[in-house]
Amino acid sequence: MAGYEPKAIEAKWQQLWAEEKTWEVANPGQPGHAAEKPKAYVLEMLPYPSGEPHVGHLKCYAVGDAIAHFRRRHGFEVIHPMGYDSFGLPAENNAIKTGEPPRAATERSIESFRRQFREWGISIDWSRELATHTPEYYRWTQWIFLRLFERGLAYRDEAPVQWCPKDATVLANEQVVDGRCERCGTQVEQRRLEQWFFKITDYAERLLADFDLLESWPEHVVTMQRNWIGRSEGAEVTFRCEELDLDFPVFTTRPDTLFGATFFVLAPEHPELERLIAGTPVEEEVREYVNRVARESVEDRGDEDRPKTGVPLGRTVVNPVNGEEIPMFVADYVLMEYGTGAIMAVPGHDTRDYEFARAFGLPVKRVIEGADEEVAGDEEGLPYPGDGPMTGSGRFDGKHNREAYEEIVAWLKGEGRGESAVNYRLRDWLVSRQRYWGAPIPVIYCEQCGIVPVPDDQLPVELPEVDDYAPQGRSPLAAAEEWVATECPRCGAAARRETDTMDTFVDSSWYFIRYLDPVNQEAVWDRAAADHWLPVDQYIGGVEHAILHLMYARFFTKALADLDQLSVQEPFANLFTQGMITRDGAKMSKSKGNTVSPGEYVERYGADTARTYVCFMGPPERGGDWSDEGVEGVQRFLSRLWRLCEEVEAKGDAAVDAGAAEGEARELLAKAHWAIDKVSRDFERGFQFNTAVAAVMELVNEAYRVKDGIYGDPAGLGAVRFATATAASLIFPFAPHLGAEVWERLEGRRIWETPWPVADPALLASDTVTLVVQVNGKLRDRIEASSEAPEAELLALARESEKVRRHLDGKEVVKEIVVPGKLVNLVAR
RNA sequence: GCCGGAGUGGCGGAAUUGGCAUACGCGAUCGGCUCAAAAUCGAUUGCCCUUACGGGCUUGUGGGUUCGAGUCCCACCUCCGGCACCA
Repeated sequence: MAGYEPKAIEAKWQQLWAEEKTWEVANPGQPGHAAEKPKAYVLEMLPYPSGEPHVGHLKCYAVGDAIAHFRRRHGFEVIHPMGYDSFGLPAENNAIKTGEPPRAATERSIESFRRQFREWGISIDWSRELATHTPEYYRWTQWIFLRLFERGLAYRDEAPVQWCPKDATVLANEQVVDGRCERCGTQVEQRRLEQWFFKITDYAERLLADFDLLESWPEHVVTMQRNWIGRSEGAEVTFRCEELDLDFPVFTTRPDTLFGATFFVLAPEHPELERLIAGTPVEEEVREYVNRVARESVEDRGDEDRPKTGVPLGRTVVNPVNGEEIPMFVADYVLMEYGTGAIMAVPGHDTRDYEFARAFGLPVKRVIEGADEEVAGDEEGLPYPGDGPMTGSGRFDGKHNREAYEEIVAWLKGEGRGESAVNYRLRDWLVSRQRYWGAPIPVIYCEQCGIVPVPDDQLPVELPEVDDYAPQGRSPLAAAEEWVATECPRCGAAARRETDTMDTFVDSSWYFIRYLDPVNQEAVWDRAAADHWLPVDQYIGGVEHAILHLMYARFFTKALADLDQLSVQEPFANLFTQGMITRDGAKMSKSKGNTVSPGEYVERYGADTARTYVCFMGPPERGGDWSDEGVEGVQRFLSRLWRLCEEVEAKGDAAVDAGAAEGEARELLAKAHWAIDKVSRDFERGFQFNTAVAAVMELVNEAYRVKDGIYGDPAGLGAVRFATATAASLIFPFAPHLGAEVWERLEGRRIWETPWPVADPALLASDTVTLVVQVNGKLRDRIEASSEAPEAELLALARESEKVRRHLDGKEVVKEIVVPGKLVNLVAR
């Protein structure tokens, strides 16, 4: 008998699936569309094609493919597409280092991914394949940009960016390591430059509210997004600088502490700062301070443990609740990006304001009674961030601060000095990159007309070829002079193209919709196709995308729905995040040399083994440690199933006859039905694939245990045959080639066209149960009992047990607990 | 600091509603087959005491609820992830 040869089996089925285009599905209205079936959109995050696939990819697509197969066999028309997130920095950095154009390296990598996906046997609808770096795709990325621009959701504004003075270039955040340029090690500066933004902050409220529309997302992902959006309720209160006739609004979550404000602080970037200091004695000192802050790295400035610094401005503002004049300061602990860039400082009830007050010898005033042991900085128990009755707050004294809160806001509103307000931590999405390998931003700058969008019929704005990819303080595209020079679409005058490209997160914010109509030349997608397939029923990917990618895609979906291009508000109804695979407990990285190449393992053990192993090594949502011995264990299991199939096949045909099966034959049938039930429930209960695979292993083990004793009996052979075919059917989502092969040999049919099995309740139930007998909660005996036995009979059985008697000797049973079908507990004294 | 998640054999991990702790796999030990090895088949394998029969202990730590706790409650410790001067 030939042994298990995965290579031959896998090649056979991969060829058949490719030739028959088995996994392709048609849109409504197209030939071959299965209108009678419910749809299921199963999607894994598209890979970024850089080099070869790694084990993280293998795990993601193995998990997603298992789900796709499971749904297909439950009668769903499953759309399961694949593509490549093929713009991005690594390809460009590689180009700078080696001179190889990004396109060449990217396309070579795509070829490698495509080949390996086929070798892994992933059930992909290849007719829908796309890559975001192709003009056919980014034409529509640009089209969406223009629609957002028309709506005011894409805008240009000045923003601080990371600037390397030596390389004279803007750096992406991830290129700044410990405040220094990744390439030359120079200290990075902040500069203000004109940048493109998407107005995601307009959607902050909906991005929060619509978590309710999701079916099933991991709780921690929702929490992470909630924190990222960072909604705070409070009030905007206006403080007035009488000398200069200037109003300074501040945002505060604690209007109840207004009476405790003893000073006032502006961010160093505050636009009114210049007016406040012009011609005053502190002018020089403040400028120096502001410049010093501007040179600081973001990390340093964000460090909470650093001593507070700042400069007094020699000006005052009036506290609207009590008319007190309080001094103004500039300090870097106040951020321009949040709220209004100015704060009222309440050192008695805020730790940061307290630290500043101590450093500058400013008064600390208590306005709420109470003490916080944890943070108390002085003998009076201040600063105190908690709640309590108010004091030193005029007519609000004695009132609980939470009650006074609304009253104070209402009073301010009446005075025209404030109102309730909501603030978000979320900032607008900065999408422009001074980089080559991305989708060009489709706008033109005209002296006369200003910013002019490229007309739709001139899309795509194709990426020009350049020789030098290294940024020189501007986008590498700026060097393509012939490309940059164009004419204004509005007035025809000479004009220049935008040379920035888009963040690659823009490309990946809508790819899942383009899959639904990937070759459409006339429109971004056919509305009927999008309406049919969306939302994605099951999205699978790494938890590292919990915030950015998933939130950007949610934002795009909402914006596109507002543009009347979509009918859904949320793109991904169910989300599954897989955990990271480690090696020897450490994150895999090329520099550590501990990477696992899936290609090697597929070559050595076969795709079925590699796929089943990543599903078996632990709960898929958690991480797991790769072990070569573990891979071999799975290989052994699949070989055992294979040899069982060959043995059974050689013994000839025999029908399953549950009625005729007795003894071990019946037990084996029961085990098979138990496995069907177990695997089905593991799928439904959140993809617990490790225990699902374990259940199939148990079934195969049981078949090995009993087979030689029951082959002689036709019903026995039938039972072994059924167990083997069932094991193949259940392992198919994880090991599709072996599953298909064994099923074909035993059943003569295609497993993926065979409905998922259903466990027979009659075989799940057993006539007898093992009764656990405890004395005082401790296990003393196990007794076989009829599963229908009444409580009294179970009790009698328990008391008869010799082992139980020994422990009851000389004691009185004061309580008897019976859980029918499970256990008896005798409480003795 | 804030918000999540997790602590179970030598290792990865299992335990559905509060009811047999350690399924399944790895590793290890022993045995069958073999001249031998590999492959394979089978047995044993939480810890401690005991020749044995048997007994005791055990799910990060300490307490609690309960006939009964890995599971529920309280306090604490450790590790991992996210956010972090966000007013």
